[in-house]
Amino acid sequence: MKNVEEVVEKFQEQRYKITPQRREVFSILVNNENHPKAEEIYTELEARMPDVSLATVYNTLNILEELGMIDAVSIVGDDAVHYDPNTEPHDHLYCICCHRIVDIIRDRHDSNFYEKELLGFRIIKRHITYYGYCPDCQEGLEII
Amino acid sequence: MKNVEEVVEKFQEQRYKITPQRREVFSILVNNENHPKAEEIYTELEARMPDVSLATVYNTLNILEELGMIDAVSIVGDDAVHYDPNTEPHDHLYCICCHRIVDIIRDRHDSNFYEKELLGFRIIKRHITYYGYCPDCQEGLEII
DNA sequence: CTCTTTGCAAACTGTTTGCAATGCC
DNA sequence: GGCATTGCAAACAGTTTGCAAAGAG
Repeated sequence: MKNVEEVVEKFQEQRYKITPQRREVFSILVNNENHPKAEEIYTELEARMPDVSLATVYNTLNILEELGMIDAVSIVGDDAVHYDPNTEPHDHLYCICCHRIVDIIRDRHDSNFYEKELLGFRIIKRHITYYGYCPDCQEGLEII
Repeated sequence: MKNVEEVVEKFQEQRYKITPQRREVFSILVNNENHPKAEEIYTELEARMPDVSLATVYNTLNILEELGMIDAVSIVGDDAVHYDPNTEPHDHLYCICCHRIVDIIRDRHDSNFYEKELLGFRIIKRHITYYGYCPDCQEGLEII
């Protein structure tokens, strides 16, 4: 998701209508590196459009995912789905302490290429998540 | 989790009591390669002990996870937590179609070793999941 | 005999659904 | 104007919690 207009076009191609609510969700996601959950997107959206509903956020996210404009990210120990508007192959660092998710782009060999067949499975995509402590949270731990 | 007695000892070390319910959950998990969810463990348990409660399953799983005897596994598109009694480093193959999770042990270089520091994060563990179609489900797709 | 654990039901969180009213195209 | 989309509330799935009764050590 590079810019709002790109997403608008993709929606129109598929005969999905462009509402002010949807356009605003697009603009919250474009260039967003925070891997927000639906609830967080809703909070930001509500500040701009007081009467929106959380269901509209879910509806929009589900279409975006179906169209391949965002990726869903699952984290062990966090039951909400996080959304990533960067659909280029890359990995994630997750801080067990402050729960932030950070993108990490490894060299081409690691991130872009992986076996397309393993144990007879035909592989479509790969998710790599590293669990640990981010720099800020390590400082807090150093006291120990 | 190699055998029930090993788990019993670990529980006793930590002053957790051994109940018939817990012992039965242990035996369901030992050598289980199906990555079951709580609900699935409950179903199997119920067949052996008709009056158990799902809450007891969750209680036991949470202690097992805290003691490091099982790992939790999260899958995009599946909201339930799956449990893996194999805590040796390994990766997972997930079938988008039939939802089965299969262990895959890569060579030592891939599975056991990874950077312990990335972008300033201190890394504790790594999860790799490959999403795709298992051999059985590919057969069904071949018609297309 | 004490204190943990159990079963049950209710609470809770994240997400989906049903539906009348609204509003894109 | 027709049909998708909205907001709201209720429904749903997975998990946790509160509590009286049961039971392990």
